[in-house]
Amino acid sequence: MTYGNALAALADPTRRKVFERLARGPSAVGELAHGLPVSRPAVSQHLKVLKDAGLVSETQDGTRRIYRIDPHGLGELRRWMDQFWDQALDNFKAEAERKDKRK
Amino acid sequence: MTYGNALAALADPTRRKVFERLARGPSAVGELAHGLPVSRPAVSQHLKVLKDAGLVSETQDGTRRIYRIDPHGLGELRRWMDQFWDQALDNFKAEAERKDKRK
DNA sequence: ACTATCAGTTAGTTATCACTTACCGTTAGT
DNA sequence: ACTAACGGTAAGTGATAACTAACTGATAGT
Repeated sequence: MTYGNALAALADPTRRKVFERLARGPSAVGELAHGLPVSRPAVSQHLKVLKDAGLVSETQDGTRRIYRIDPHGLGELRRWMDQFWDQALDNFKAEAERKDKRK
Repeated sequence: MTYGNALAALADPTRRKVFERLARGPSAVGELAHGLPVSRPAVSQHLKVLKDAGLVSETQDGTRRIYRIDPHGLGELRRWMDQFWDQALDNFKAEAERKDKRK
């Protein structure tokens, strides 16, 4: 049920901005906070949520913490979505065929 | 920014259950409520959110409303995710090469 | 050792959201 | 027309979540 956490994490607009920013390359917390309309602690809290969801990872560099995208969470989300994508398409096809038979 | 609505819609566990149930085939509101630990009005409200996010569509059949998955919302989500998937992989590759050069 | 920088944590506040109960509208059958 | 079935809407409530301000911890430089 990790994809649930990933979805919840990416549901928040501010958190999504952090994530999209990290998709363009690793960054430190202060850098992320700069350019966002929220305080640095808020960014820290968002990063914790993203990290717990397996969407980002963290490395230390002196006093700075560098965050980067972690493919794990994104991959699980993708797999979950693909499964439903296929299922939905199958149902659409099946329904269309049923409609054909009725006429 | 419709993928934002789709993410927010799928972030809720109950709403996700409704969606996953519909992925297995169309269903009426009462049927959906039956089998879920929430009231029928709650399901109605969830369906409204899913519909506004472009994730489900609705057709009328007598007094019943049949809900089914709408590929639009899911497709947009998929495109958004694929974009970040590619971007994240590119960054990982670029970073790995940078690491190689350093040694 | 002292100071500055960077960032995670805590406590408290506000707004949002999921839920229920009660109500209203619409369609179909008798 | 009356009634039953189905479902959307409104109002109210409790819980959760995002945010800020204040504090604490750790690392690096002088």
